[in-house]
Amino acid sequence: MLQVSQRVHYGLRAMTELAKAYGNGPVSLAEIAEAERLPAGYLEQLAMPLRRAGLIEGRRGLHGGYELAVPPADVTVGAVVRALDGAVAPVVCLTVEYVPGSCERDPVCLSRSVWKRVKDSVDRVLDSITLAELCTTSCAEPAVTFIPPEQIQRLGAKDPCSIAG
Amino acid sequence: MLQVSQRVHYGLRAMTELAKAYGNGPVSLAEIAEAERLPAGYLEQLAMPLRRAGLIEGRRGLHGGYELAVPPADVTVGAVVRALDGAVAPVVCLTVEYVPGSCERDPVCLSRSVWKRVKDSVDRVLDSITLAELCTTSCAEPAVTFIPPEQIQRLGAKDPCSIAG
DNA sequence: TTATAATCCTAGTATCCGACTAGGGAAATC
DNA sequence: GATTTCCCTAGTCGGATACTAGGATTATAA
Repeated sequence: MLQVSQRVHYGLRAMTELAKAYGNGPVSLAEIAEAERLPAGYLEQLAMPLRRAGLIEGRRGLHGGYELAVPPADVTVGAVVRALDGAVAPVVCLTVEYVPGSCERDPVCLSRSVWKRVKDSVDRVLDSITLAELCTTSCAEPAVTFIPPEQIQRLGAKDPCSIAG
Repeated sequence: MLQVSQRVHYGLRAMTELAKAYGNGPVSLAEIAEAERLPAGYLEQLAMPLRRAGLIEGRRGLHGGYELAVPPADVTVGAVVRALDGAVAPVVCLTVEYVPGSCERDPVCLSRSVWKRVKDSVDRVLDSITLAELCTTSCAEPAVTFIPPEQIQRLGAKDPCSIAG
């Protein structure tokens, strides 16, 4: 449960690439797509909201591309995911659009506080991590020691880097 | 982002009804559906996994229904949502099925630690809340002071108690 | 000035999944 | 034995997600 969208997953990966390249001039979407094995066309759609949120800047023409609009240390993961998928909101009564009281169950709702606490908890985590931090602490907890090749082969079809099933 | 499924949302609401009625004999799905305004047929599907997880017990026949298998204080929200939608896993490489290293990006993945921290954070919250606690602290933070009727009317079509848009 | 490489923007599509509905047993009560 | 409930399987339908396609715009470079 609580799967993250490909949109956010891809978008964050793309942003880490830009963070790694920060200061070395723009990186093209094609390069990012190649490095992170992302569909280039789809990636293009993710660039737009990120740009409009002021997180990245685009340079057109040859040797153009994207670069972070601010240093990696000033970009939180929370800002990235909010730009792509909006604010964390497990239920609609925790969105900004929600007009308080419009849900008839509001006065007797026992579950709302649960999702509020979940939201606050997630927000705290996401807003406490910057792209700079991600790039330095990179492989603090690698998930693997040794992988039998046949085991890898067996997984074949399904991309293990996609969202959770 | 990070919306909760109707399945979990409905299921938790149903469980709070059972928690409230704990000790007073079984409650029928029809009663729960009525109280929480849930589709009865769908609710039936949620009862199965909850029963198989050992959280509720069913009594057939007239005056039958469901009741909690254990006291509300012993049922965490985490157990409820896991029974319905599985463990919290923002990305597949954080599921139990994932065989470590099967993702080629594993050794260089910068984003994995983010979702790991999110998962841990959410788990901690969900496992720290019991149904008993929900029933007592119920309306600690009501979302409403006064609602103009016309404002309620205007929302009409869309159920504000559903998952986030 | 022409070609090329890149961002920028809109629209369409298609597959999958979530949220149901339908229908029919099996058991318990009255 | 009639009713009420749980129990279980299967099917359906709409909408969203994850793309693809196609083009316009801008900058570089030969």
